[in-house]
Amino acid sequence: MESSAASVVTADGADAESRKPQPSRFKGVVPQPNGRWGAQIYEKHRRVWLGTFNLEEQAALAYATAALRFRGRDAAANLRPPPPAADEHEFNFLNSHTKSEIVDMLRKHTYADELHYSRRTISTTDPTLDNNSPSIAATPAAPEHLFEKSVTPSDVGKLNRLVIPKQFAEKHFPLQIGGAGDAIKGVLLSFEDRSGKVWRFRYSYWNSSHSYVLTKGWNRFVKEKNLQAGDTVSFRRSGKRLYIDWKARRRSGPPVRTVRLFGVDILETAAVHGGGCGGKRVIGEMNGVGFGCGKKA
DNA sequence: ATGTGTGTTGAC
DNA sequence: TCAACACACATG
Repeated sequence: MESSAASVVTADGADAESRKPQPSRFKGVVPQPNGRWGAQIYEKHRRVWLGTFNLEEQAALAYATAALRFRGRDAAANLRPPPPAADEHEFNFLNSHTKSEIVDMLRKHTYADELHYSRRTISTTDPTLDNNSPSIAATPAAPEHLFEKSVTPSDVGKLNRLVIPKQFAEKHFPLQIGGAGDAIKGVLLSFEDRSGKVWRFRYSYWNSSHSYVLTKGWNRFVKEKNLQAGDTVSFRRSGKRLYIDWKARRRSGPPVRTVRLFGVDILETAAVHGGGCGGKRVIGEMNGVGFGCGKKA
């Protein structure tokens, strides 16, 4: 359907993959050659790259979040259109992390999840590391809950990995860091599921993305349980035994979460049913727990 | 092969 | 401080 003579007759830029990027109406948002959107913020004459995003609004939200952390509440509130109001907890969350960490989350699209988890973890005195419970060793009784995660599209997608939020990874699944800092050897973790089946996952740290991940073996779990985005996986421990469980998201009824970016509602999960796990493209994914621990200056 | 995000420049 | 533009370099 190309116009015969005139090249691109986009009166309003209706073509999605036009070679010619259109400037964004959002501050800090720059078009990418492939039709996606980048976000960037400046600090001390230096550009800080905030990542690339499918949707312009996502990039805008990333910038707004960064602005909140870098420049404070007022600066962020003065954006047009005004970004979704951040509550007290979010301010807390932002200020309890370094700029670098926030940028890491934004670039990896994990900010929303990290914030989400932090809400559930408010001053939760985790008993796992507390005291030396003498009875555990001899009492296989009830495994204690470690943490759970609502899996993201990426977690059940082709990447074949589950990102473990940093706070949980470091608290419950400590890894040995290579002496040089580069070589971090992964470990093999075994988990028992509801039916008694044992699953072995390779657990390691991805330096490139600053993420703790379950890799090898994870995709088999996803397939067997037919895990879909929005479903929940939970981890328990009893002594040295590890357990994994999962729970499907409610099929009917309200979605797990609707992320509203400015005027745009974005569903975090695609309603895929029928056993297919091949989601094509998930729009607006502000998910993907992960977390960066890249704390630099 | 594709896409990221850095280098760079010139406006505001 | 900011974004437009080009493309070196990651990434798969």
